[in-house]
Amino acid sequence: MAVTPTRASDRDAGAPFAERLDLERMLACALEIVDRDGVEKLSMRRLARALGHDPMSLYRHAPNKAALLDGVADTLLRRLSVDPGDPDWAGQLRAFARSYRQLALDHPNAVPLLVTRPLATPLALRPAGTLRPLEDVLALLTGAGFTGAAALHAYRSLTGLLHGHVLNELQELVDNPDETDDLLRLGLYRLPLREFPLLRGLAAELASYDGAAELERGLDILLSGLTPGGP
Amino acid sequence: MAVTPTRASDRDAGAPFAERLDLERMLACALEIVDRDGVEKLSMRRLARALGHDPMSLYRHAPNKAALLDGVADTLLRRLSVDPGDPDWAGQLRAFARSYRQLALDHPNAVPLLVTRPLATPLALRPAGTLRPLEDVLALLTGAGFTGAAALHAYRSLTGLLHGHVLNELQELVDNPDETDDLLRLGLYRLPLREFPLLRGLAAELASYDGAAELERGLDILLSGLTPGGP
DNA sequence: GACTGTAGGCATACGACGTAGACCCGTTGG
DNA sequence: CCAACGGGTCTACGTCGTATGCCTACAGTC
Repeated sequence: MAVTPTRASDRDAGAPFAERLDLERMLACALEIVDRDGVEKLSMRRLARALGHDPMSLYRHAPNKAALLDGVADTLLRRLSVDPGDPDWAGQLRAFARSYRQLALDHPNAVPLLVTRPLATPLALRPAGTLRPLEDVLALLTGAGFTGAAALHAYRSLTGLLHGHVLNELQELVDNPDETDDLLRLGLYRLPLREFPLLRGLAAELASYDGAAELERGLDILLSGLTPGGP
Repeated sequence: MAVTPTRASDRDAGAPFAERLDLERMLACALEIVDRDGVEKLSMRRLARALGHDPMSLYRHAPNKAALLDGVADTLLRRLSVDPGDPDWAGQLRAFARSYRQLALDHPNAVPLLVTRPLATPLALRPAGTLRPLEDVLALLTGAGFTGAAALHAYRSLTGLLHGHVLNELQELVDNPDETDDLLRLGLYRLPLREFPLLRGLAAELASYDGAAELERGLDILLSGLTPGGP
């Protein structure tokens, strides 16, 4: 009886076994790494190790690391959905916004990708999932009587609000949640009292930030200001 | 006659001569690199080379690369000024916002630092220049009768608006400004027409984005909604 | 069956990276 | 004169992204 190696059984017993590789599994695993350790800890080599493969294998499925980062952002954004047929366009936008916020809270380490990848990748080269919400919102709003320009303006206003809000809210996430005293928990005692008297006095307000309510207020203002006619 | 090397004359003639090193010069040079080649091209080694020094010299003035990145963001933000004594608080905030936008336009490659470093560095550990505008805005608004909480809320709303706006506007910066046809210039022809019909049809609107006007509109809405009493 | 193309995986290698540790020198204060 | 010290440098380690090239297993054709 000869050897006839049964694929992926004897090879590399140490690694968490290496099934067939595909982009989807790569991105899912990459997202796990980002969630656990942050974007800067995601490397091609670590990802390959986590998948039980050789680093170079990854390049059969993604052209380079930048594409991988775009892909991770894409896997998150494609989870957002908009129903372009709903006549309650404001309700759809509101639901979209809430989902986006929740996504950011569930994957705070991935937020830098969500907000900065678009700066690195021109619109037309972004992965399809990233563009889907845009197209769907355009369909939703033009269907509700918005002109194209007004719909685009509304989308931009919405993403602006969302990016701004999420960046705000994630800064409030506290380094040391065990500490009960706000001043200590935020490390504010390090600030020179002479230079930052007001800031130090606002420890309580800094600590009690209601992100959900804040977003709703922003949405109230934004949505009431949007009209089918345009800006 | 012996050697008695005159410091920084014979050493390493290739490098652009190495004066005494200090944090300020380091940060200025780092910002140049970022402006020219982008954040990801800024490395300790390149920075040292540009300054005509050994890479390890940098560590005498900054504890690590993260601090350097914070420092670069800091050199930008400390250029913003707010006059806490001005009774026209809305005017001050408006001017602050315009300066921030201009800063972003002048240093687009540094914008990822401006928006994401705060996520990596807890508030109290940020460089002093970064906190200065916050303290000054608090002074401005409490001086105008705002409660502390209302002033903080206003500041957060403002930075949210600014971050969101700047991220929006910088995405519009076009890859190939030579191309006259909007569809070509934005690369939109790559998009599958079947999946993104609306998006492709909005090339003209995508290309003609007036960032300054957009920001002013946002400010009009925000500032008219702010009241000394709070949210 | 044999032949050929191709897709996916792996080994090796190169140059760049961040930074720890040790050494070295010039200045300063006792 | 000596000790301490601030600042510059050298060497070295482990990690990174990825170019190149080979090897194997399967798909399709005859």
